[in-house]
Amino acid sequence: MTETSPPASSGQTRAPNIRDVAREAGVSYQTVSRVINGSPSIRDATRQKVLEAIDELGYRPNQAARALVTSRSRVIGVLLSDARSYGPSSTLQSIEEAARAKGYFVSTATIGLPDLPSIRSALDHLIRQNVDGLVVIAPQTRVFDVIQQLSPELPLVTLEASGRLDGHTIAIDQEQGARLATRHLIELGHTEIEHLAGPQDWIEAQTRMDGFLAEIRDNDLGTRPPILGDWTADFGYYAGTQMLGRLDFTAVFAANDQMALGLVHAFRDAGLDVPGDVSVVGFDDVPGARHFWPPLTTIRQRYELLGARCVDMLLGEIEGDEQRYHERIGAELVVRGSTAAPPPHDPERAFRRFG
Amino acid sequence: MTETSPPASSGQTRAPNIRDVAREAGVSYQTVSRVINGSPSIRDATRQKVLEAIDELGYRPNQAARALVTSRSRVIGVLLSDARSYGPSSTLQSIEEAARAKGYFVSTATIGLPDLPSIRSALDHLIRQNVDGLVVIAPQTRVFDVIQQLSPELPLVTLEASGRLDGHTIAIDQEQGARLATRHLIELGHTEIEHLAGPQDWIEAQTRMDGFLAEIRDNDLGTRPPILGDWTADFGYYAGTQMLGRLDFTAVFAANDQMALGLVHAFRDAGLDVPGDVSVVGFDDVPGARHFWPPLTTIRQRYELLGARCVDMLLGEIEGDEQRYHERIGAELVVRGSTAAPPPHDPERAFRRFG
DNA sequence: CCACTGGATGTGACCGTACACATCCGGCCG
DNA sequence: CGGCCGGATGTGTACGGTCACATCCAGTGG
Repeated sequence: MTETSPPASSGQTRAPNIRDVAREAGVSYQTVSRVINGSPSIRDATRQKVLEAIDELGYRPNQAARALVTSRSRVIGVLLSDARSYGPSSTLQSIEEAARAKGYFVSTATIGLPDLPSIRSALDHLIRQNVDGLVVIAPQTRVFDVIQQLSPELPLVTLEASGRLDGHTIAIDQEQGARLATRHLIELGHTEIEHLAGPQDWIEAQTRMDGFLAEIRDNDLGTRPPILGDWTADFGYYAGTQMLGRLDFTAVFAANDQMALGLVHAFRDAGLDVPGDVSVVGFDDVPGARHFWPPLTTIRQRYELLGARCVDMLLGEIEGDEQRYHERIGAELVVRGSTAAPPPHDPERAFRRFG
Repeated sequence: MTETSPPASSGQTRAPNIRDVAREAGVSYQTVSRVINGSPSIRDATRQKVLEAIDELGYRPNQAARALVTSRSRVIGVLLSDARSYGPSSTLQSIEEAARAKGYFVSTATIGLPDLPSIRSALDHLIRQNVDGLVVIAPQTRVFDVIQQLSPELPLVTLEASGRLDGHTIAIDQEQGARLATRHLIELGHTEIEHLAGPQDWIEAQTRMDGFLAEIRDNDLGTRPPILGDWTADFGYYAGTQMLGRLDFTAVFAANDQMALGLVHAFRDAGLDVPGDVSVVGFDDVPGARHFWPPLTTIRQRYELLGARCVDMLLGEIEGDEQRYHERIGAELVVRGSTAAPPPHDPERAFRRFG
């Protein structure tokens, strides 16, 4: 070995660590650590020196080292059943923004198929990462069974109202929203109202249906069994074509905007006028809903609020807040062009042929 | 100290580590490490013992410790400008699925406002987390300047076609898609075609516009300046009302489905028939586009493919693959009800009043 | 004047893993 | 039969922080 010069900073120079900063600032590494973590007992002059050294060296605390010793990763896991739809993706974004503001990272996992192995795999992936807490936007009921089994201690916030769970829960008030939609139709004079519900392993689909049924009952109208759909516009269209066979209703409350869209499409294809012949209400207020034809009456949800509250709650739980509570965010009715008073009574209506 | 009994497993028992597994299996911790990392020189019998011990204790390797010593976090950062729209959120989901399949985690950061501080803050957040690589779905051109400045070495895949960048790039072929849309209109017999473009700090908006202009030029049609929009349906509606003043066109190619939706709304409000009087093409094929009225002719993108390829490419780069290359995924024309042959020539048309 | 107090700072140990290197052992060849 | 080789396994060390505890020092009251 003929090399005599000190190890030249050739190419890949190691990132500065806390001791480099300490040396630069002329203090001990512990003092640097205190500055980083905002300890109160540091003299201003010292803090200043350290901050300058940090800036000088471009120092960034190593998250891995930190996580190793504190056994806190500062990562929040978000379990999604579908990241593409408007609701979940809006919520995810607002969670991410809120978490970042608090210095937390957000890691996502999507459940592909709604079967047990997929749920387990997604959840396992998050747990492997040592997430500090979990937000569940995958409102299939069985998800919670898997969580209970796989990691019952993990701080958890679920975004759907479910009475079955004792964890923290926050939700847009789906039931109230569904009641608003239904009441709107009733107030317009409708008495024969159908409900096109979402898949029943989704808690929010259940809750919207519950709200619908409750409002119907409260107004002493006859109940009719809801149609169970799958959230897609394609299903809405299909359901619409089927419903034309027995035209014994004057309004439909669809559990989301997509299904409402397909429904309207089917009705129009059959020569029915919306809202002249049939009124339709959706749920979500997706962007563009006001430009549908006709502009869709629907229920608007406040996703920004949802994410922020949700993170607050989860961080509270992570930091050992033991109280369990539920919280609800109100939904709002947006009246547009797809609803109107029912057509004048026509006893033949149900027997006429459309299409 | 009067305590003589061994530390009882009272309440919060520490998670098992690699040495616990080693003890259980009767081997050294290094052997356990080898099994975990799939080293070839392990006897099957030994491997079996270790795997059983892992299973027995419910052992999970500690990511933080691993990241600390390898200086690899196994986290991929995704920088999004907007997680709510259909395109980005679909891409995000497919990236997440592909990454998970390879054992990587995905952490997201959304850029709030498109100003420099916001971009910097989002990027900084990801870098703090020691992400191994970065996927950028925020196609504003200025984002790349910030990346260059903040962390020029970070493996990077960008999802938009930009000639300015020497990093790996993958993209749905926006230009080809735009050409498909434009050619479709030309083949139907249209010669007076408008383009409602996206905001020009989005690379994909630029590329779609380039494709449109190129196709117009190739067919020796007269160019007209595109209208610059902001992606929203509201803007589409507004643009539509403006365009009605000078009805000197028979078709519009909108840079996304949302704007197309608003456009159609405005035309219909004014008493124009789509496609009878004006043809409209969108871009994206959002869910529901086939149930718009009229069902929207548009360009479909293959997001699933995009995410998978993107992760492949990024992991290649992370593992030291130096070749820089671009890749394109073809887009596809979906013909529905919003396009038709132009109306018979009518010299008065531009002067008639609609609305 | 000295022990005491409490704020500011420094020292040692440890978190759980992977890497480099050392060791062990059986079989093979000269 | 001994040395050598290579596959299988074990041992020391470093990664970059934080925590518990030790130390130092100035101000204070008895």
